[in-house]
Amino acid sequence: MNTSVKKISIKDIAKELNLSITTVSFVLNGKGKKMGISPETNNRVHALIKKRGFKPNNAARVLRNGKSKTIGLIVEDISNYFFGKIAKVIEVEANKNGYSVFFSSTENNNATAKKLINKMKDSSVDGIIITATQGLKTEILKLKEENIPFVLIDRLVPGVDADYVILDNYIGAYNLTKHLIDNNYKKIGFVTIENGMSQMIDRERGFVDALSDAKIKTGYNSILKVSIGQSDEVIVDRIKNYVAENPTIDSLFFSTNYLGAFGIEAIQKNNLKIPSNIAVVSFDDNVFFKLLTPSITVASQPIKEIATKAFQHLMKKIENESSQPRPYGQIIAPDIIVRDSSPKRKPRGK
Amino acid sequence: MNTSVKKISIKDIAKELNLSITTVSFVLNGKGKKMGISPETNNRVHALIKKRGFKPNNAARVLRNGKSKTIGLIVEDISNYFFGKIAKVIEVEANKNGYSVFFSSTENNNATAKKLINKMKDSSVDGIIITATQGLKTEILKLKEENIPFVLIDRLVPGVDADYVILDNYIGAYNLTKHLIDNNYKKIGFVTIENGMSQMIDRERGFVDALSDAKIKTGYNSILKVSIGQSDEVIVDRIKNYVAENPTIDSLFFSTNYLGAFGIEAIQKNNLKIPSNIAVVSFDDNVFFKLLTPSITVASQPIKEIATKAFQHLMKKIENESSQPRPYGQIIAPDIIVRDSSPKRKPRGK
DNA sequence: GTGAAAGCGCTAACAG
DNA sequence: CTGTTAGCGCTTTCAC
Repeated sequence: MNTSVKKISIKDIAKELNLSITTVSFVLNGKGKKMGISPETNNRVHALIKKRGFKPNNAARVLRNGKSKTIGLIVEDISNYFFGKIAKVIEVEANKNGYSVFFSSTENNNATAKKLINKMKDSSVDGIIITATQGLKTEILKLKEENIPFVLIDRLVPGVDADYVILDNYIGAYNLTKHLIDNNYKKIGFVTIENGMSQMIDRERGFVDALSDAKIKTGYNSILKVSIGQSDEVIVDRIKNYVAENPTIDSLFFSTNYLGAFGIEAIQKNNLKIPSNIAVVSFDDNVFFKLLTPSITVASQPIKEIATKAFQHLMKKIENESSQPRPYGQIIAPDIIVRDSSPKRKPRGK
Repeated sequence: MNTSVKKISIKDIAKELNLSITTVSFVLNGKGKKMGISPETNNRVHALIKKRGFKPNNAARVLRNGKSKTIGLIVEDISNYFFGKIAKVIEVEANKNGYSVFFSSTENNNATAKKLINKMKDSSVDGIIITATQGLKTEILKLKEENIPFVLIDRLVPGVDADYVILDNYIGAYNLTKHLIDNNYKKIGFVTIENGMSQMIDRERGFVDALSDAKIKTGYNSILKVSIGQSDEVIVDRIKNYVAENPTIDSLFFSTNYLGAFGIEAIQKNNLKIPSNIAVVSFDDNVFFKLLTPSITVASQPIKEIATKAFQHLMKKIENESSQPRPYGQIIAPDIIVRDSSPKRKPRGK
């Protein structure tokens, strides 16, 4: 009745060659030598497999082996420059190692993130690389309990000892702020997002500490927190108003590249010029930051390093199965790339 | 010996409740009513499942059902703005429908693309959304033969009748060129990539036809083809030299957003100003094109529409299993977004 | 209403 | 060197 091509299985191969299923299976898994299969048999099997285009059924393998050769990647937003690059590097590394990758974006939404983690577990991934959201503590602890290999990237989960690869956000923000101060910008506005992800908190601390180390007192509203999840226009507007309401500000530090993009738009809408009216620096680079006029000074994340380290560590966990005694952590220092948006300027009196 | 939590299975649930596996399975799949399971039993099962945190083993389900509730997404480069957005939309749609998505980037490399398609098949995805590379004809035909649901996006595969959702590249390029002509740019340079993907060919045709319809004769080298896969610097250099060698050119049409980015850098390196020395338009929008000074005129792809249509059609194919008699095709018209990089100018003599 | 049992395709322990 | 076979966890037909 069904005219579709019948799916060919290991059984068919065995039958056609008058061999046992075992033999074929051994050959299939490269255990021919070890199990003492004659080279001739080996070749015959390989030949027929090729001829028939036989592919072992993955689901059966997974069911049998408990390993899916698949990892999950949970990022904040795959369409964002930073996470897109991260995904790319991980994909390449994974393929090199014979792994496939599932991906998903949390949109920084907690409920979504929880759902995604569960979905990853359901799909029996061998391990997960996670960009956490706030309040994911329970899920992360559960992962540890269930002995599912995972590593956190970009941000930690407060109160949980887990393996991670993150940026040294504190140092990055500190240095970027210091760069502004050294170039005689003393009235810096720090624009960040509202919810307290660990990396955002660290950046804010870096900013605050750099100011206080330089003995700069802010006599203005030096930090603007916008909540994302609103429309782009609303965010641009918030920044625009902030700038308008704090005319003494001589420079703006955006804690994220997309905030930087919004901020630049806001500044343009205020008819202000960068850097003559207001200097700009941003955390996270972006291909376009160097093309803008002026080009934008940034703290750039060594994406390749972060992604590679995270993946390699995940592999180790998956392959060793041994959970090491103490969590593994990598804190990677960002590079400050000075561009035209924050030139040295003459010191001015107040 | 093994202290790890023993994975709980449907059997355990059945035993603990003194029910048969069948009953539990029915409840699990929402077939309680249909199979006449008493509401009470139903509730007891649900309660225990929740209590024990039981999740049906996915691999077993896949093996049994032949459906994995997983689709594959093959794009050119996940870290590229356009494909990142496409991926995002598809991910969201897929999740809505209870599907997960595997992704992979081809880098526009044929061998990679072939490998990826095979890997997708191995992982028993239910369907694939594919950004083809050149010379993928054999693989695509094989997919048709094997009755694996798939839909092509962004570009066709010459010589293959397959379902697709693509942009009307011809019209987009035609209109973008016409926009330049109407604003009195008559010496237009078209910068594109070398290999003949269908969408690039169509864009080039659109450009050429718009010129010839306007009776414009090019007395210069009007088309530059760069091959990607080289380093960024080399590409920028090629464009830089092209501009330098063709000083009569008054405007540049980039066939892709990343070429646009490279091109802008090249123009800057030539110390030329946009648009006073040279106007610029680009195919494919990008968040930053509107932030650049000047902002860049583009033919913008309705990404959401493309991705959604492709996904929905794939779903239909997966769920109906019926291969329709004739291939499904959607050609979507791009929007021309006029910005500052191509203002109207006074007609000039030669 | 519920249960027994076959079988999806594969691996590997065990037996020759 | 090769074959037999149990079983991974689930769905579903058929029987009671």
